[in-house]
Amino acid sequence: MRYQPEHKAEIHQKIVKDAARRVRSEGLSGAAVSAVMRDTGLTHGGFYKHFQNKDELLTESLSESFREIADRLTREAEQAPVGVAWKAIVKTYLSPEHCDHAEQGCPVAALASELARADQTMKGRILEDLARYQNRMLPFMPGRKSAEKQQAFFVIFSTMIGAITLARILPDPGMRAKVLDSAREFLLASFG
Amino acid sequence: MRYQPEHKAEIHQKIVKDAARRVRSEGLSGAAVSAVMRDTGLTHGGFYKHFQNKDELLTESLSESFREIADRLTREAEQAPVGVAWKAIVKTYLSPEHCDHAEQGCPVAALASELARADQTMKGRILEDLARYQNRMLPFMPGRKSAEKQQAFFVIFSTMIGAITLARILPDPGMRAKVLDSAREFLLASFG
DNA sequence: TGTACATCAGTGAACGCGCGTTCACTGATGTAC
DNA sequence: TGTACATCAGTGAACGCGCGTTCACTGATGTAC
Repeated sequence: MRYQPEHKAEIHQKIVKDAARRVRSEGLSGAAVSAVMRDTGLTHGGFYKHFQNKDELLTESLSESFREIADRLTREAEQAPVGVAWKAIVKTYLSPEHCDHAEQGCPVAALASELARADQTMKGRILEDLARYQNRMLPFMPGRKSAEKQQAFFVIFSTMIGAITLARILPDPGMRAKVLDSAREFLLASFG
Repeated sequence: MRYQPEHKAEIHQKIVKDAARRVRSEGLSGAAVSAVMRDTGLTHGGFYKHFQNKDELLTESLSESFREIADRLTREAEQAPVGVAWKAIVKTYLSPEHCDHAEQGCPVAALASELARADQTMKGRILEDLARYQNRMLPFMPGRKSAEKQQAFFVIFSTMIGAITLARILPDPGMRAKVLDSAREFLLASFG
């Protein structure tokens, strides 16, 4: 079968998006090539027409994940009144929806420990993505000087990442909510 | 070779401790049975004289990890003046030493995302360990009523876990220190 | 316009590798007589 | 006291399985003539 000229790029993008979901829900080593290709509706053999190897898929799907969460948080921040944009980010990040859907959420929270263990090459790509993520969030952070915003970014994201991580370990929705609520109230009350 | 009566229990404990280190540094699925046995100075075949299967080793080594970090934090807290014990916990947890040595540190920070994905049986054991960890930390938390202490525990540990997680992704020691310092200063300044 | 050939995304069997697990065996020491 | 046997932690070859990767093949469509 011959395909439209855009076809290959579209399928490539679909594989990346499917992988981005699966990687966040099952981990860097939990998402098998054959499973991702099945998600896309293809067989595993075709994979190598789109990627050199699995690492290439992983780096692309991580970039996609970072882009998705940054887009979502940016959208919420831009809809909020100026000056309290960071509060919209905190509310979105610490929402039960984000907690319950790791596969659509922030890759740092979803993959935390595995990102730290990635090999040097992948680590390099991850750091670029992380820097881009940070740069998109910084303008919304509380604080006057850029050093203040930077510090606020570290504190706010540390707390949010840890809270989501901790909440996701807990199976009881009540306890989950307690962790998320505690972190949210604390952050919103600080930086006042 | 015939061994002393205590021998088996001692070796069992040594395997668990070696596994606890390796699991924290390489992940739940990164720590191979043969590698752990090599750490202990044995070959992989003997493993099943000590454990039913790998899951049993994982749950035991997670318990060991939780115990180790709780012991360390408790020791620091008890040496601190009454009322500011929680500050000693924060300083210890957010120290460069803890950040740089995941293999000796808190398993929640080291394994975060993987713990959330553990299967039901293991999850049950993890939750027991986590509850025990929490109960040992609660007396040191700031706050008068127990609900306040509970909330402080969630906030403080969320922030600490997230900060260590984020810092461990960053390869540059300067950036690492910035994340840890920001989180430490923020926590110490709050709950004043 | 019709025919032969080229293209290339996708298929599915096959391979090697690492890992968890099994199992027949080892050999030092304790026990029975 | 000496001999035959039992015990059992530890050994290392072997097995099955899942996974990443390879490769000969397919077949629909475009192109050359």
